[in-house]
Amino acid sequence: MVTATEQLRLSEALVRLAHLVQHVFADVSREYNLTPQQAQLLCRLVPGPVGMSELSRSLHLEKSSLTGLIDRVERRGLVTRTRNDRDRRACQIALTGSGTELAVATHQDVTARIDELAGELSRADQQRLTSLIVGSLLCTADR
Amino acid sequence: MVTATEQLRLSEALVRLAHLVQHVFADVSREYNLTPQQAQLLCRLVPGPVGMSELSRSLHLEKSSLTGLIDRVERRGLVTRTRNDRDRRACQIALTGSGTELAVATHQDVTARIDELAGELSRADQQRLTSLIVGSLLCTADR
DNA sequence: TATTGTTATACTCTATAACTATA
DNA sequence: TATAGTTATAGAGTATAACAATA
Repeated sequence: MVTATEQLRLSEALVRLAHLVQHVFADVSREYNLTPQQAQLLCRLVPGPVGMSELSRSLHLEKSSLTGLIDRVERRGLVTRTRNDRDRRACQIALTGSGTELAVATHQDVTARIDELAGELSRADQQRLTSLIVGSLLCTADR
Repeated sequence: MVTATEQLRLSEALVRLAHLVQHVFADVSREYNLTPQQAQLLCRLVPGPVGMSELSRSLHLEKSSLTGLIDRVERRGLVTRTRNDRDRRACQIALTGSGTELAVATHQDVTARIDELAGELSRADQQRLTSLIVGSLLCTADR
């Protein structure tokens, strides 16, 4: 039982999908005057403050690259650096009020647009798709 | 009938998936001493030569950004610029021999790693996943 | 000594605006 | 005038290597 769509390999489909999502993300970020990297950083901070080392790992960035990224969003008043009292080498990066607003708005817009793209699918298919992705993601995904 | 994985929204799953693919792409590019942008460009050229304007559209880049990108890979001998005889303003960007090698190798490695990630899924589920993605992609995706 | 984060440096990527050459 | 591409400029993103401060 071979369908017409089966001609495209899964990996190929995933790569194209990733590019699509990437562009959505870039477009939305731009509307909020953020670079995609800044938007990604802000979104990562929504659950709560995070240290530089962990941020570096979860964003796949060298510490030195991260320093600059944080500098720029801090300069715009979107995050704060707070020195840790227990370990005075470390610091926590936290969203400010306006940083949180931007992060949430960006996230919602991205989500809305992607949902729109997936709108062609029935509710049942959307659930199936989610399950399949999670099934092949959660085994490896760090975050 | 609600499954455990259903708690994660589809859009959320897609965003995470995109980041995952993005990192695979970045890692592989790096092994070949390419930036992700350069690798993406080379892969786009595999089917055949393309003009600047079309490249600009399909990579979502301003023409001026593309000029620099092409400059750098041309300097490395991976692509050539050929002036078009019919319209002497335009030019075609084509892969050289070594450019083709790199493009194909990168593409294969990326594909292999992603297939590996999806290896948890049964063959049938992989087909289902592919169909679902294509179903929600092809309606909008330009390329 | 090891870890946390920053600084210095050198490229790459990107957009905007102004430009050249051709159509 | 409109289109194809480049140049000039400025800022952002990134990695490597060397460093400072703390553990």
